[in-house]
Amino acid sequence: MKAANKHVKIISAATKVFAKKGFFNARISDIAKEAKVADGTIYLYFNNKIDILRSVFEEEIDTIIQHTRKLISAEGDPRKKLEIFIVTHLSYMKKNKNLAEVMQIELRQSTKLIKDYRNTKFNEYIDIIAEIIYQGQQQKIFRKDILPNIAKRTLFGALDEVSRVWNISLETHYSVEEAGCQIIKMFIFGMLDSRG
Amino acid sequence: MKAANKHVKIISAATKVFAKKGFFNARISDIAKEAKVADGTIYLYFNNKIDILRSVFEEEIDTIIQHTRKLISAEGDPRKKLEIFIVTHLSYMKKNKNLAEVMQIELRQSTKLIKDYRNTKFNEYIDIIAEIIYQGQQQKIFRKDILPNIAKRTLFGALDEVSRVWNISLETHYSVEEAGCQIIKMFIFGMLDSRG
Amino acid sequence: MKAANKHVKIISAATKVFAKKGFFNARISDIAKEAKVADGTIYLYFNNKIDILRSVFEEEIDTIIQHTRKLISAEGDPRKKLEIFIVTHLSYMKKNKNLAEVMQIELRQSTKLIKDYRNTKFNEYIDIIAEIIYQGQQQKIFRKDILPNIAKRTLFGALDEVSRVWNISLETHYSVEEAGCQIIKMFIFGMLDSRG
Amino acid sequence: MKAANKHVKIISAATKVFAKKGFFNARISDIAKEAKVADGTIYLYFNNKIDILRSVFEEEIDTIIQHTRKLISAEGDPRKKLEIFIVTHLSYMKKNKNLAEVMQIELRQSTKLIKDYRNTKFNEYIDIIAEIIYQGQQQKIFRKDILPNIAKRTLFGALDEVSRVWNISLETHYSVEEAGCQIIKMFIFGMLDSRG
DNA sequence: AATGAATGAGCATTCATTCAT
DNA sequence: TATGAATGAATGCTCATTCAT
Repeated sequence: MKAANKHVKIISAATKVFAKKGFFNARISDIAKEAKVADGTIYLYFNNKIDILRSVFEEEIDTIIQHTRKLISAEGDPRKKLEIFIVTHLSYMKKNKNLAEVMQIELRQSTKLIKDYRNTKFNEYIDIIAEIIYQGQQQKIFRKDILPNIAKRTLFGALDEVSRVWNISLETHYSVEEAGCQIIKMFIFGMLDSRG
Repeated sequence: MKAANKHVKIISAATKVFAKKGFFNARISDIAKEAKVADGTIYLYFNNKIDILRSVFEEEIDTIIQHTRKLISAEGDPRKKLEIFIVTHLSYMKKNKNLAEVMQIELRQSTKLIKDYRNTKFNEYIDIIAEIIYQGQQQKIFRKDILPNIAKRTLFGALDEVSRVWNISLETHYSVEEAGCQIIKMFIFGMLDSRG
Repeated sequence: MKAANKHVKIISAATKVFAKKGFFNARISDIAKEAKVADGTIYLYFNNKIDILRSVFEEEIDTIIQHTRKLISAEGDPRKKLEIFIVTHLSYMKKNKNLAEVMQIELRQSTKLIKDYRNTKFNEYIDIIAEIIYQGQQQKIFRKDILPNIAKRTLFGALDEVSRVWNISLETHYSVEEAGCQIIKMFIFGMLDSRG
Repeated sequence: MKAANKHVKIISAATKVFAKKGFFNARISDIAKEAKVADGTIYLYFNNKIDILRSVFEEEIDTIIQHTRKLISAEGDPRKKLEIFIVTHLSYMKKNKNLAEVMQIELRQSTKLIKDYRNTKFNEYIDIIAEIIYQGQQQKIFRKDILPNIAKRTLFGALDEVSRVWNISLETHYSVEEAGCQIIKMFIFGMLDSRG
């Protein structure tokens, strides 16, 4: 009970601190202070600093995965499912700027820091996109010449970059609806003009 | 002359080192050794470590900007221009994995490290996309309801994420042509099936 | 009863752990694990880490003292008594390599760690040598110009160094008998050749 | 020139600090302060803390080796050579209490800390004893049934323990002459009374 | 301009000790 | 008595930056 509580507190504190300072500028003592535990306590729950990063990343993404899957399963049309994915991702990142930051920065760092990067939660997350596209292709809604594994990267990258801007204080900010709508248009209908 | 030479050598060395180790794990002495100069010499050309990062970033991007602009100006059709941008970016990143890495990692770090992130070369680079789309809209080739400033982020993000995979050794690698073709299809024609 | 049992278990565990890792590299949790008690339990029986060291040292030496005194008291001839001391010490150290290690390392550390080093069991132990020599001098068996208090150090040092080698894995190992015989020869008869 | 100077200063400071506090209680910053250099400077000359210990040990012993060999080579009689070794060792340790401490403590630690302990300066040092004894045996001055490799340990141990007492402030102190004379008597003539 | 030896602030991690249960 | 989670002081080592040459 208490242990689980501490674990959660540390993860949550680390998310906040990593978001604010970035992984390398974050000090363990910052996380400890934010979590209101002693420095040493952190090492009762995590092996080292990178382990905290990995945990934050995996656990936070797991939450979006569950959330997204739930919303998507309630909908049958692949087009709608894709829209839901897009809007959910953007909403989530706009609401959880800390998580967005951590994903922005650490997804890139992690390639170097975390050895085996295959079977991670991140891949599970973007595979949701691939699944939706595949289903759409089976139902002849989406073009068969689109490779789901490239498309998933393309869409994720687009969403990621758009939401990145929300963490840059000086930029013009678009709303989730506006950005989501734009991305949906581009991906689903393409950019070409004049069509029925 | 000699000074300029050293400057170039250091930038080039730094790109290599940052790419290999990431900004925080890169040591000034690594860069100095790679550039075959003394550690102290670096401080004759740059103020500090972040200044090197900023310079690497700006100068490398400037090179792509010049390169891309040249190729695009030779073509009139916005669709073709967009294709050129896409293929050029991907080719460049596949060829210059170091630069790709630096962009991948440092673009995100830099939000925190580099104070004023508005008038940078990076923005100049993605504004090329916005310009092409704007031109396309003027020529009634692209839909008017697409906002160029969101579209530029969307496309850049897509390209960035797709090329990120090339630096992850364990992933399946797509060719530049395949990836470029897929992105063009999605962005220009959309993903919907059965159209004229 | 139970308390005494725990005390013994901890002392015994500490001897093993100190021997294996040395005082500074030994962790309280190592000792606790070896003794199969909780870390905190150790502090019910000892004040702190140094207190454990001191206790280990004193109690282990006390055991040799009792053992040695028993064997010596059964013998009248000081020459034989000295031989018994020599052989007993070497046998004991060869059998209890842990104790040997603790004596080797900690006897030296302790000078710094343990404030008042006079009335310790260690002094009681080497005083056995002094007593034997004194008796031998009274019985005109040993030379009167030997100072028992220097001789006790000399002999103990010799025994200590010879047994130290048994804990260095790569060295050539002599048997207890061989080493004991050599030390007896040197100390009792001296190294000069050609005598009746 | 300067580099060599720093190296010497650090070795000398480390000897002092190790002697005063022992290896584990000595802080790098203590050594740095004593040597009047910055903490980081130490790492320009040594790889790590243990490397300093090893260097101190080896370099200090090397000095005694040179010193002792010189004195011994001037003398032909093995008995005299042995006397010289004994007195020289004791004098050296009484004068250099820091070195004595370092030898006392670190010789034992090092078994655990320093991996390959065979070809060290220490072995070179005590082999001087073995050589003297071997020569004496060839010249039929020393008994042939004494094994030089055991005898060298025996004598070194005796000297070591006797000089250890000089670093324990509360003990009665013997003079070098007295202690040396006693050890010579015991080792060369044995302890038996009434002989020609 | 160029060097590289020297600096010293900074930080992840460990572990003896405590104390609520 | 006994536990073991929690504490937080302590420290070896790194590396960006400086500066005498």
